[in-house]
Amino acid sequence: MKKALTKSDGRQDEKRVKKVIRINQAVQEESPYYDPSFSNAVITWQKQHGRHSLPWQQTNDAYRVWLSEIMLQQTQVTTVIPYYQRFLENFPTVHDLAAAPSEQVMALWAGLGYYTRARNLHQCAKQVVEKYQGHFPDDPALLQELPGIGRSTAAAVAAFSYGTLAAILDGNVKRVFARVFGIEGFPGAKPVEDDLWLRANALLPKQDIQSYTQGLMDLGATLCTRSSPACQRCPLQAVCVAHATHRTAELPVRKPKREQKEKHTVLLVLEHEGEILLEQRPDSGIWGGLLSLPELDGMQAGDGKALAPDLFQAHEMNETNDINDTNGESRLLADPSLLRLEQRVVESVQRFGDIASSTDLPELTHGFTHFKLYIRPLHFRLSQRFHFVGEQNVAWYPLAQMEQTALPAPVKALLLSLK
DNA sequence: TAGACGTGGGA
DNA sequence: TTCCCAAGTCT
Repeated sequence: MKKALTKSDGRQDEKRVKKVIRINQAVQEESPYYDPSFSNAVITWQKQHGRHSLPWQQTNDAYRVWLSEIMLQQTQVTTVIPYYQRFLENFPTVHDLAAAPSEQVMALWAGLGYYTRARNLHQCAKQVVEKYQGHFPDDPALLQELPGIGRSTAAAVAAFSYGTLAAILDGNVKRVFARVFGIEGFPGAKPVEDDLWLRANALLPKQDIQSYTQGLMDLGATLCTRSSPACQRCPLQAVCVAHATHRTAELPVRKPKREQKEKHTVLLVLEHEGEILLEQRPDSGIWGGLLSLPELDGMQAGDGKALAPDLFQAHEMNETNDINDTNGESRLLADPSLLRLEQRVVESVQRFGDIASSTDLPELTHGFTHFKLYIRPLHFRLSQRFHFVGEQNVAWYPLAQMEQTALPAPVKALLLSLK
């Protein structure tokens, strides 16, 4: 649990940290993993062949370093760049970000994924302004107290911004270490990861921490890639266990695969005079804190699939006695659970207005890391809409404004396709 | 502590 | 098409 820090704690913490760093350096040289030639090779290589013109490398500004590090968590460089630039244009300083409305922060983050990062980013900016007058601490231990900053990100921010000697352990480092040192076991497993942290600390250079840290990332991103690594150009080739034993394809050990779950959901597209009804999702769970289309909860697997394309038209027509029977109506009568589902949908829609027409849109599938989501969108045009009563988390938004709205990627794509 | 948490791109 | 996973953190 992260504790609140007071201003008066600052100086004592500073002394404590310097002491810890001195002790760590003594410990470092006693480590069986201690090897200055490792960092020398990485640093020399980085200066010659590493990346030097990424957007966040033009500065030591801790705000920019931090922003980039948060965005780069589990996210590739090419994906991050446009988001990073858009954030800086809108929020040039941490004060701007802290003062921004959360809807704007979420809207600018929409599409990047892992939305807890966006909420933590905003909270972190506020804390840095309040506790540190907008100045990020140079101590990894203090940085790690801030929301969204873990052990590795704290080290990266401290190292890049202030030259603090601290070890990172991201996916790149894990891959490089696993190969160079021939480490068996999945790097995400606790015992393996503990060992990797020991190595990361022991191998730290005493200076040039920026080039070293960037060098590890650059090695992993440009040479020591997941598939077909460029060992011929690698400065560590001579000492690399995986290369020597022809096991670069086997190391690092793959994450043990779990069976992928499937979920089904029905999303309601309610349209009235060019506006769409959107609902704020709870902070926890998938797409936390984003706006989205109202979702029917309690869906069983197969419910979405079971909704036939003409189901709603058939039901409507029957209600108004325009037609006696259709295939859809027969199906309803034959399957009471479908009828209940269909009634729930109609009741949900009628809380917000009168139905003019309905269309059953094609099912979408959206893949997540840990499950596959089947989305059945149902499109209703309303002849008139009601005033909300006790529905604080929903609002109408112009369809033309969807591009600038904090929507999950597949929902945004769906709504843009309606235009 | 293992599982939750997005998305887009490469193979 | 399908699988895998990339500059991790939080619970």
